[in-house]
Amino acid sequence: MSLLFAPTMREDPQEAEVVSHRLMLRGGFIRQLSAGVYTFLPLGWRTLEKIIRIVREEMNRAGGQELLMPAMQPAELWKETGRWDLYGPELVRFQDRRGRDFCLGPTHEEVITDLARREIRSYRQLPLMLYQIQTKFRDEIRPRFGIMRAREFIMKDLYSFDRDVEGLRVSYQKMYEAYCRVFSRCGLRYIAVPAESGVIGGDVSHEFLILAESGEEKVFVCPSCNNATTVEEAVCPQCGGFLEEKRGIEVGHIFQLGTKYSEPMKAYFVDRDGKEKPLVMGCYGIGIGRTMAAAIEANHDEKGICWPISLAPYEVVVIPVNMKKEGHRQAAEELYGKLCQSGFEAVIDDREESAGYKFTEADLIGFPLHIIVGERMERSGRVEVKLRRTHERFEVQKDDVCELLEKIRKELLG
RNA sequence: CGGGGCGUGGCGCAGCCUGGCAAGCGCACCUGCCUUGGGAGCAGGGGGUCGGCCGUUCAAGUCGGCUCGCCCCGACCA
Repeated sequence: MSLLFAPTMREDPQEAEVVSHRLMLRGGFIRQLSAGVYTFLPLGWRTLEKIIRIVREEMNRAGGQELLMPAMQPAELWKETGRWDLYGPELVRFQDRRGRDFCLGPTHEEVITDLARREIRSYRQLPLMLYQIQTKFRDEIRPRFGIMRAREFIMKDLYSFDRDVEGLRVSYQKMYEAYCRVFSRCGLRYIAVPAESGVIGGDVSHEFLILAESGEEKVFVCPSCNNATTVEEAVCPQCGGFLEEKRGIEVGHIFQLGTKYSEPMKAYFVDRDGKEKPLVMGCYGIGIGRTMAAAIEANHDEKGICWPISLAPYEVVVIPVNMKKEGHRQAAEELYGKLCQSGFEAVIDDREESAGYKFTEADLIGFPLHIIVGERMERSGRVEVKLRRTHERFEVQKDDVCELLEKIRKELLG
């Protein structure tokens, strides 16, 4: 860690009020460049990549194929769907040197539909699911809460193409399940609720919310049948029990678009019966950065972040209590090496700081597992393994550390 | 966009109301000594011209105007 670029802060920066924003700044995960525009520092980027990896694996598993579309998009496309005017000032617009209108994509229905109409001819090419993980731009009325509502943010957006509504339902269901897997794997408590479809449009839509005290959205959850809704009156028909009011952060949204874009953009295919029909589409988004923020909102304490192990920038930190003592240093280095070899994502806090300083910082950053190498090691060859979230402590012979951590990791991953 | 708040070394703040001639405190940073199981101690040191512009005044961080930026509340959203 002596060389890790993770500039931590002892005090709360005055611009940050929300927990996740505060902890990400203090822990050296992000830095702000402008309102709603952030740099992800090495720790922040590692966590982001953890989320991205999980999302990518689940999208692929569900049949999605990854591609990458341009952020820079010509106005003509947006005029075709009418959104050049409808989207409003939130759309980041600019002109190229020749005075042609462009925007930075806040979403990619137009671009993907354009691609589809050029390339999809036959029902034999369907169903198809294409997705990307990419930076989006929305000039938010009011960026807020750090990366929770940013003007530039990373989003996974997947688009499904089917022959008919039946097919769309199948694709939608697959995505619904994929989303459940994504958020479970992120170690988050989520809930899916039927939702309004807003500017994106379409008929059926669900929001995925991470349950957290600080959530902006009210949700009503039935504890027995686990159904949820954003409208109080809609009592779970299944059991008719009472509803618990909770709060959630929207991290994903899936929509059945139908032919809302394919029709105006003339994205047709030839069906088995030889007739030309509009593609039946769905779109499915996940806010990657927002998921990270939500994970912190839902997983922290007075001392700092308590990362779910699947999202932690590193799984384990090895802390030699006193770097000046050869014994501590050597044992810590040896352990660190072994952990890396055993496939752990580890760091060693080899700074010549006081033990207290290193403990405090390890808590702030939120490494799920701490290994403390101190006097006990000198006397008995034992080191201490500590769990960040539960404060559980284990004393083990240093040769048994890897084995113990394997076990703990397995448990933490559920 | 409406309402509120804030801009003073890297971070957190004081000073501003009641201009005054040395811009200060804590943390961080650098050097040395010492210390290392919960953000150690001592000594020495470097760094700001007070968001910007215009004005008032003998004199502006302090007063006035304009402007830029950031945060919070509201209407919208991954």
